[in-house]
Amino acid sequence: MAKNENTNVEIGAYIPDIWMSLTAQQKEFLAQNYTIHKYKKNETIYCEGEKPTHLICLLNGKVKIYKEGVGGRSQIIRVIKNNEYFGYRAFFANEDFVTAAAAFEPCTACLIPMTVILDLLKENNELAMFFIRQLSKDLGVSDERTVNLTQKHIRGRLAESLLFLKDAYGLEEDESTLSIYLSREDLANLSNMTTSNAIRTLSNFAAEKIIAIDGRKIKLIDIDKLRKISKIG
Amino acid sequence: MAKNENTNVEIGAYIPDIWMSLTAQQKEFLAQNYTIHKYKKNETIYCEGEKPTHLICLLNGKVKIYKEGVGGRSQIIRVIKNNEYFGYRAFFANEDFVTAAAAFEPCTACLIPMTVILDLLKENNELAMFFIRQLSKDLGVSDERTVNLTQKHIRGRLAESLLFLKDAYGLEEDESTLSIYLSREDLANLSNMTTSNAIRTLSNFAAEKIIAIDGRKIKLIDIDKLRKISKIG
DNA sequence: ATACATTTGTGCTAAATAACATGGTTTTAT
DNA sequence: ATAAAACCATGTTATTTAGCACAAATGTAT
Repeated sequence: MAKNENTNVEIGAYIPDIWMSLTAQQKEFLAQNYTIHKYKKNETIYCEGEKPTHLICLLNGKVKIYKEGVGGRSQIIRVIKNNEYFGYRAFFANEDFVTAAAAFEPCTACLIPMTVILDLLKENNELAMFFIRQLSKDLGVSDERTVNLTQKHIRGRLAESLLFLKDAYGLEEDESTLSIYLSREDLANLSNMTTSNAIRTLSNFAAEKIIAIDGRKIKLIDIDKLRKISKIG
Repeated sequence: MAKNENTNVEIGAYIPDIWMSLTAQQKEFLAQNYTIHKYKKNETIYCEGEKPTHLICLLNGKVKIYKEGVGGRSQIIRVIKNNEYFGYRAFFANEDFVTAAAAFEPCTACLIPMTVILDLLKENNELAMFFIRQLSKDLGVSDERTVNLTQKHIRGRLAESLLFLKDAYGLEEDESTLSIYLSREDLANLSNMTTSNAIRTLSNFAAEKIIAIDGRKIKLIDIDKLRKISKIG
């Protein structure tokens, strides 16, 4: 945990959404109170049931927010990419974490104590609006996801997930390969199905030339078809 | 739509959470800008795709927030009771409504233009914190619900819904009858199952003496058992 | 390099749930 | 009061999906 090795300019580049809204004095305050943390691949960042203490801004890497469900099955609730924030919801709701977070790949994150954020919120409305906007967007996504996961059939759910990953992490330079390589199990946990069914359905999509698979590398060939499958469920 | 027929004292009693945080001047501003609206039983309050314009505070009655899913099936996302607020998420996220709202029973609501709320938010941090807290709680509930609806089996989902309704609307004077009378279809839409299965499972619960049913009136007899069924899924 | 663990792929079976059909009951509208 | 509509109940069948078993491939540690 390296504290304050960075200049304010660097911090500002790391967390622009929050930094922008602050006064010079507030920036100084924040600069005295953040820490940088690194997480290894697959490392747990926080667990269900723990007390939330920090706002976490992901500087680098990819993170999954998930929930352990019935019978050890886990459900990926949302994913985080660089320059996105997480870990704060439970604190604001005055709850323990109801989800867990883990690193898909090696990550660097900036941690800010929630008490510091609370202090800043008292005097900075623009920052408050940032959180209101963010929570509102996340709630919309969560509501959307509830219906998608419950009402669509397997093919629809998997198609949905592939498009979801494309939106979240984008594509590689070839404009068609997903920029994230997930295990079949993670893909299943994202799509609310068993690993077997994720594998099977993925193979079917490949056989239908909707995608191409090479190990964990997934190439989206016919995105319109994916949208159609996702839409009809 | 009756505008400003009420004194400020009455308004304060209607919407205490927001009113409390305001200065005298802000109260005056709000008093000039709210309207009271009545909705009939089953009347739609807003539809998916419409533009959000007002913060709605339910003064009286019960409301469902739902989403039309695949093949005409609808999913109840959350429910609102008196003194709760809704209709604002989409505005803050700068989206059209992704859900619809309708009255379970006759309702009275206080509508405040979101532009007015935005103005108040600029100068009132306590109000901003109110929305942050509210959205954070709702997001937690939504995440919880996603897993419950996707991973639990029919009995677990229905048990969950009955407990959910108890938490949301409470019980009648007898301390065991749910204070809301839903159609089997609404109950099914709340629990992510077909109407037939809601009816069947409800009958099973009654046969097992976990609940008693008299038309739409549902008496929770063995709440511990319901909790257990909900927990094991 | 070799053994060991993890992940991926495939087929089969069983369980859960939706879909459909039909009839009775209650509510609503005229 | 009566007809029509909506709702509730139950049985049967079909579909979807989970669960399991096992083999092949890949990754990992010594």
